[in-house]
Amino acid sequence: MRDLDMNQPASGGEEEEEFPMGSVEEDEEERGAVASGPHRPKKLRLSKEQSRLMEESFRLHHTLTPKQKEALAVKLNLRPRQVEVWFQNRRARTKLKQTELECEYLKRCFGSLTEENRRLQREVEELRAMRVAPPTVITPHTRQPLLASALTMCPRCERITAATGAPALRPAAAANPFHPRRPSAAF
DNA sequence: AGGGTCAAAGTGGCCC
DNA sequence: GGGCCACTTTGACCCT
Repeated sequence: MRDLDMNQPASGGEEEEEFPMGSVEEDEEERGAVASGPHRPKKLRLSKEQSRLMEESFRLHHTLTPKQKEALAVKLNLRPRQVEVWFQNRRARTKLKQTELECEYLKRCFGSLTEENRRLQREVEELRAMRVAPPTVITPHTRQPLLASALTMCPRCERITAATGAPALRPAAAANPFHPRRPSAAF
């Protein structure tokens, strides 16, 4: 039933028939029951073969010249207007699909950017926290945390000492065997 | 039966 | 003025 060719143009050969989708007799019978308006013909459905050929043509070119339109209409036994409408709607469907794809892509972009933004915000928070708490060191003598800013270095022996004068830390450079050693208790 | 979906076709505006 | 596009209407069909 679906593939019945109900798309024959009305007899008479005139391009713009008032009821292009069926004979006048059919319209007389069905008009009142189906159509919303008194002069609205039943809507056609292209056959599978017609749709296939239209698609084939659409793959080759998305728009038709008047000659191509005419030729396709003849080939499919449709009116040129129907071919034109089909191509218009087909272009609209293509565009809609493309827009939907772009929409999905942008949604994914938004998602990953939101995630990266969250990650960077966390990083900023961590860096801020590190700056707020001043760096401290544990002195070997008192075993208490001491502000790093309170440390000074002895210009002579290059030992790091607390501002109080007591030696606090030995820098890595102090491990240098060439660094002058304190006289040992044995000497 | 009726609600949803799809596609054919109508309409009006814009552009060349 | 014809062709195209965006938007809308409407009929056919499908599913529950």
